[in-house]
Amino acid sequence: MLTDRQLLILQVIIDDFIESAHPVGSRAISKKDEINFSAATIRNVMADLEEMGYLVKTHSSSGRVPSEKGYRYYVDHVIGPTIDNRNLNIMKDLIHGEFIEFEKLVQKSAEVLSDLTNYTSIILGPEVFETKVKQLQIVTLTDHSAVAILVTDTGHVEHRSFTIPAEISPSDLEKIVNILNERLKGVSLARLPELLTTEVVSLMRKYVQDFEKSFNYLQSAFFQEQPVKLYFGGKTNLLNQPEFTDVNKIRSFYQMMENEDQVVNLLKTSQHGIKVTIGNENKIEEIKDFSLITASYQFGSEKMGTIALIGPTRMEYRKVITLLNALSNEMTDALYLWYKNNG
Amino acid sequence: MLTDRQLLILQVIIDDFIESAHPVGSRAISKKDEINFSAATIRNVMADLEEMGYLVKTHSSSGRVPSEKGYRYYVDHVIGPTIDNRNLNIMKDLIHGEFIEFEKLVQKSAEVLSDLTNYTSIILGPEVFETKVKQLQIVTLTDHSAVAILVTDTGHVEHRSFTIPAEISPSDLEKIVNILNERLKGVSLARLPELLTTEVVSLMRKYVQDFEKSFNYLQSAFFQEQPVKLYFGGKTNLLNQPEFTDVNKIRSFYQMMENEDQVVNLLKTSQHGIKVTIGNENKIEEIKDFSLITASYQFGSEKMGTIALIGPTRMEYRKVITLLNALSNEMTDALYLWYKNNG
DNA sequence: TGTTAGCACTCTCGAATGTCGAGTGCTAAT
DNA sequence: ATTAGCACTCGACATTCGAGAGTGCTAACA
Repeated sequence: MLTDRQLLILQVIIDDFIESAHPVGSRAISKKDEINFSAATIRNVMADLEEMGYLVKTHSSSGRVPSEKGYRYYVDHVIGPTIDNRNLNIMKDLIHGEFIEFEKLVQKSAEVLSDLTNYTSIILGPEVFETKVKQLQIVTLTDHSAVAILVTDTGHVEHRSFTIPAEISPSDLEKIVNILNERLKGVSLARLPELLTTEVVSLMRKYVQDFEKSFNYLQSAFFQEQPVKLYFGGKTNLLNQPEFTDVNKIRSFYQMMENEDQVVNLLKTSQHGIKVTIGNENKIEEIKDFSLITASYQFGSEKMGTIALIGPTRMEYRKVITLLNALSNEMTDALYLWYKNNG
Repeated sequence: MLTDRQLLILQVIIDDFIESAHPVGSRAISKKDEINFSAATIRNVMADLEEMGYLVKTHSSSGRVPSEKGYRYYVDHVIGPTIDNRNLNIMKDLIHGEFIEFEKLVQKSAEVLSDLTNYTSIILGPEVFETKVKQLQIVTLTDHSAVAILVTDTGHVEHRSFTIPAEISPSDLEKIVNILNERLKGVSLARLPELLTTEVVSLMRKYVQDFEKSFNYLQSAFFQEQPVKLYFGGKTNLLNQPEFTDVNKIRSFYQMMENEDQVVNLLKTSQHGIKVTIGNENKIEEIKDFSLITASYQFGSEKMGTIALIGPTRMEYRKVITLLNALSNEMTDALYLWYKNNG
């Protein structure tokens, strides 16, 4: 456990380093308003903090830099709720603006978030488990090709084109669509695969010739797992950070970000609430120098998606956490309102 | 005009520099198989070429590097059609594979192109002037919101959601859609706006109450100009190029690339056939160190879109031009076949 | 006993200097 | 016209050096 003084000095050092990105020396600390000890005293404390692992030196006679353990302690124990009204208002205005498609809102949120922080924002989702099928349709393009369109009650449109196997006749296809529409309208997407294999199958068996093939085909063409959508903001922001000088580091980072599956995985594991992952706490090699802050937004108790910010370990945790917290609440609210008005 | 020998040496220097990225010295040149002069002779020729502006020195006693004028001469006069069968076959296989949506093919092409070249590929379009309306539909979500869906005969699906103004009743909306569907089915997208304002307007005036508002609204919501789509491949490839070391340069380049409008403009101006833009010939400040090669693909005589590669001025022009030429032909062919089979 | 001033020491950073090698231009010989 | 030879130039790289920032330790102090 840290003494009050140790805590104070740790905090001041981290705050200073977050702002300046330069190692912090005892003299600079002693000059701060909130500090009333001499540089020598501070040196003693710093030596203690270093021994405990909260600070490190870049070389034997340099100032101190926070270690990952230091950041962790800072995030867990030092940060109180800080409210930055100006930024929060920007976000509220954004969310309460007119929107019909949730996706537009999400994209905009990602941009605002990255603009406000100068880091890179990633938003995952919303996952559409709770959204319901509004309409299902198959438009035939030619004798052997067609496009299936699924509209949800959130205004989301999924489409997939496929070739029609020779075994399926146009009239069969029409029947299939009719059946699907009748039985699936209003069903939540989460229950789709289940319903498809139970109720619908039996119905189709009754009316559609050669049904097995049709069914298998349709299922694979249209109801295979939907890719979750990713929205980015400020992809180039990190290039402004002073720690981002090595081209190899830049390359490995951006190559990682290009791999959407990997990014989705990174965000998907996040639990409810805010989660801070600092440096080596990240499992992915390429971002072991970065910190990742994630927050989820929900509908009811159902997790809908994840908002995340990625930046250097020297991150403005206080600001970022406040902002992410607020945005996740706003999005949760917006989602609730949306359903209330439209559902 | 250059003598044969000058031409030969210019070519060898450029080829060497393209491969090595290092200034080329007279000694190195003299050792090449195709060169039978001594280093001293070559030095004289190099001095001539420099005087004429085709080569520059990086400092007073360095080897020579091609100038932009040098590259220009190389591209205009030196490059003959070179055929790299292996790469061309990869592309043919790609194009002749099964595809229904043209967009999937385009995305895949972009990826293959960047993989084969190690530069960044950008594909614009296809612009959908010639594609025809297959079906038009409006799905109402709630009393005051709906989503309009347009399916083209190419399997492309456009959708846009909008709020329904209070003045328009659900039955009116339905009538509108019926009319639109009846009159617009099979119409090419290029003629859409025109038809909308002539034929359809009069029909709608007849059947739909309060039609003016409906019409204006619908037009603005759905038929406003569609953004042209961009496909990228190998966005991080350029980070592997040795000239890409300065973080500022990297940043300004990627920021430029994030601005889709700008990129679209860059590619849109391109005429038919292959066009090479070297360094300062580019109008956009951020890519004055790069070369851009564009090629268009067509349907009939109608230009459909643009394929482009962007890389350092030290680019493998020969390979790139061959590849781009081939891909644009393949895409043009594919497009033709597509319409023949489906149209 | 906790705090502080003082001081010797350490290490980085940038400027200055020296050396090496690649490459050139010029001249004279072929 | 071509080439060998040679003096010269310049960048790349290593080395040295001093300044400055910062530390740890010790002894004096409240």
